[in-house]
Amino acid sequence: MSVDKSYKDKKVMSIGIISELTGLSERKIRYYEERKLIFPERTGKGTRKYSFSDVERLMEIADQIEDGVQTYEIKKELTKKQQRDERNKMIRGQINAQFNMRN
Amino acid sequence: MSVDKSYKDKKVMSIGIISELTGLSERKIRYYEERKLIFPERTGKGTRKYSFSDVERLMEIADQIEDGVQTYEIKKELTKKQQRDERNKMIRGQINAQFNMRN
DNA sequence: CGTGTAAGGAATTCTGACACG
DNA sequence: CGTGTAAGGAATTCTGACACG
Repeated sequence: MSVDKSYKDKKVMSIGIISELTGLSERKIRYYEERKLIFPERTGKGTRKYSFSDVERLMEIADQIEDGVQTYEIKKELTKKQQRDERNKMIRGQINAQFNMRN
Repeated sequence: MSVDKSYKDKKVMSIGIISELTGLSERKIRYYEERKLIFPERTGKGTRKYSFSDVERLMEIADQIEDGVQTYEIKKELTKKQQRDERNKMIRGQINAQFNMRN
């Protein structure tokens, strides 16, 4: 049931390419992670790995920063979004439970 | 008219992740390039960049090698395929030319 | 032929810190 | 607060070569 992740979400790029792809400095990229706006994975020895989704996410963040939005605000929005997703996930779980009981 | 390239064909991964993703040693990956079976791009200072398509291509190559096919044979097949593609491209070009003349 | 490995150098990435406004 | 930069170390990648079967 939806497992793939496919290419878009695979964390495979190092910070250098991400910097190139987004036009953001590595400093900025690392800082947005520090502020919990983005979540790269790490290789065994600690180098960051990003996905194409992360690239898109970074562009959004950059746009907001440019509009004067503070990282704190961006983070708040993100948290809200995650809570919505969390609720939806629970509801879906319950619907599935109902459905399975019928069989 | 078909420009995107999207994620699958973007050359963004370094050889380390490619090795991880394919299970092939870096030595093998570089060797297959030497034999002209795969074509990574290069960054300004020379490090190789691969796409997800390259990952798939490498898996195919690995399968053939495992079946005892020599790189020379694999290369021959690739060349044939490229010539077919080339012919098709030309034919399509001529059809378009015809079409445009009518307007 | 296909692949491993040691070698030396160059480029990359990481963290913590100081700086500025 | 958001970002630049110099600092030192660790990990990555590159090439050309020798080795083996």
